[in-house]
Amino acid sequence: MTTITAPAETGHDHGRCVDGALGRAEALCASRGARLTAIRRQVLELVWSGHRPRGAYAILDDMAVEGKRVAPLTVYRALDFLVEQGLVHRIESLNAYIGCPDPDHAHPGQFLVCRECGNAIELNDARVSAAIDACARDQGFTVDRTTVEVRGLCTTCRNSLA
Amino acid sequence: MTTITAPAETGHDHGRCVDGALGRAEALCASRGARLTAIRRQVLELVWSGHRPRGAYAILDDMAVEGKRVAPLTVYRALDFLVEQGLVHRIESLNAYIGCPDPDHAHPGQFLVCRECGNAIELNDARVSAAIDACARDQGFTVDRTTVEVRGLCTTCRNSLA
DNA sequence: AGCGTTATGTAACTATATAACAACGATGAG
DNA sequence: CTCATCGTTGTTATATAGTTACATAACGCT
Repeated sequence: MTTITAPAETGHDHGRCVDGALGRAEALCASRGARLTAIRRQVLELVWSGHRPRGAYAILDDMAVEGKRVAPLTVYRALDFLVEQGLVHRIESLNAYIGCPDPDHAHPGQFLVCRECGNAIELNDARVSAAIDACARDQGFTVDRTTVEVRGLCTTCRNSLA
Repeated sequence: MTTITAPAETGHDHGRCVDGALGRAEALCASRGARLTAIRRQVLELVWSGHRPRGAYAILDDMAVEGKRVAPLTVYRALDFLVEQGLVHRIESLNAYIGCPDPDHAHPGQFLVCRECGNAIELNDARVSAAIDACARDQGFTVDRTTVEVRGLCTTCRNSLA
């Protein structure tokens, strides 16, 4: 079974989308006793500024624009926290971060990243996970963390290029 | 079906292992009319110095030690060539490169990377590929390239830690 | 208030990767 | 053989990504 969470192509109210993510983050952190401080919240919001992975230094610049000039380390610390809490995923092949639409359930990230528009669709396919786990088991390998990233062309971009 | 290529834990004659890789590279490049120049050959050899992913700058240092001092760009260019020819894979989660034991057949890399010893085992599991392809198809996503990297603990290290 | 823990600030630094342009060198056409 | 061409390498500078070490501040508990 595949669970997909992607930006609806049309009629996507991103303001609502971001608000939802921030709300979920608040609730989650509260329930865990984790502190979603002002900086962490702002970084999370900036990560969610779109559905495309955003680099640490891009976020740094965003913050400067918003009048909050901080050091790289500050952003990295906030990102580390957010990743730890499962609120954002890191896209290894882009050195960038993206908001997780479903932070309540721990899961490995699986992403389709479009080379044209840059949007990343998060998948969560049990077959993929199962196949990877089976391979690891065959090798006697204990899994900490898996990275699945697919680079290519999304439907929208393929159509608009045609 | 899973095809595995890993360093034999015991009795692994690495000299032979590297020679084999270089031989295959020569043959492959010759058959394609691609030029395996001295630099490219040396970089390939250095990538193959072990079965763990090696960073571009580590290779740069290796070359300096061997008396061939070059600029980063030179190494990156050689690596780009080698990746293009399928002779080495890039491990995104480590910003590092590893030799491919089976360059003759195009394939996405799938890796188990041990957090202790750093060794990377290349898998090539059809179920994993199939599951990913199916997901992409479901989304109308055209695949260019897939990255599958599993971080964890290999059998040997788990046993020796026990 | 006092104390330990967690979060943030500051600065310098290391690591990874690319840009722009010049020069070299193998190969093939004339 | 010579020249033109194209791919490869050299050189320098720069962009991007991430970390180390240490100081300070805020919170949360007793």
